Amino acid sequence: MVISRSKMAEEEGCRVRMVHLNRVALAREASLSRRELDRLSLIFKLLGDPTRLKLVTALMGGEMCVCDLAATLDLSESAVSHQLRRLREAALVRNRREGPVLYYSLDDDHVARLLRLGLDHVRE
Amino acid sequence: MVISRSKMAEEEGCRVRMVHLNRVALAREASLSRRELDRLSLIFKLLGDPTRLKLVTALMGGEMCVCDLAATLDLSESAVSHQLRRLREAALVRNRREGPVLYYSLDDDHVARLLRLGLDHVRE
DNA sequence: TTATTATATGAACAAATGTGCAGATGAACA
DNA sequence: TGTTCATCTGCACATTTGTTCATATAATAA
Repeated sequence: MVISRSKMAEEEGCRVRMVHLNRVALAREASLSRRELDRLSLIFKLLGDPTRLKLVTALMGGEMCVCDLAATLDLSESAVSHQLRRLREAALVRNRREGPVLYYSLDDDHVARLLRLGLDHVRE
Repeated sequence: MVISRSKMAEEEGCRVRMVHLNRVALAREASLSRRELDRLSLIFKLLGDPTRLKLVTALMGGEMCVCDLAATLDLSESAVSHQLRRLREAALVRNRREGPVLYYSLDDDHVARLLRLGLDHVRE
């Protein structure tokens, strides 16, 4: 099969090399909006850190307070609190106050489904 | 509801504070193996960068070569190549050579499913 | 062989990130 | 009120990370 030579196209003021112009146009049309890209990459990034991943997987078993999470992960309560805040800001977890203690849990079923799907992948 | 006071437990040589000992023990038993944790956090981390997320979503429409991906993302071919390598090392994408050009595609259906599930989440 | 095309790779550097520390906040209780 | 408990937050610093630049590799064509 013969491959067509690269073509040059006017692109944002400078010439860019492409092999398959229509494939590029298609990919561009199907590309995510800025907002979708930002939110989705943030979710994956938050789940992409071992500490935070341990946190959310611990929460798959039900709600837990900060100091129990710290004990479970063998990490300082400060570090746990920092990470829980980021997870909460992205709506991956939420908390519930009972007196002085805050119980954290997964915010959305989507999160648990993402984790289970990812686990299926690494376990097969 | 009264909350039991914190208890101290011998833990790896130092005393650690916990509120719910059985909940901690449960979370520890259900925790991921080192290998699972590493692989899963790597996958999420790789998907958690905007550039790589654009790459894999572009590939959801079918295989593409490096220079077309670079044109689609408006990024240098070198940067694209670096990221594709990381994605390939983690088996998220694979490539196929046809003469001098390498066509990249999603390696596994799990990847596309993770992306679709994540998209469902950010779009609702 | 030499030249060209498409992609890969190594080094370097700025930017982003995770954690510990110290102090602050808020709730319960004496 | 003052004290204790559970958690939060601002700062600092070491580590990690993504991109660029220059160069290298592999495949094809002349």
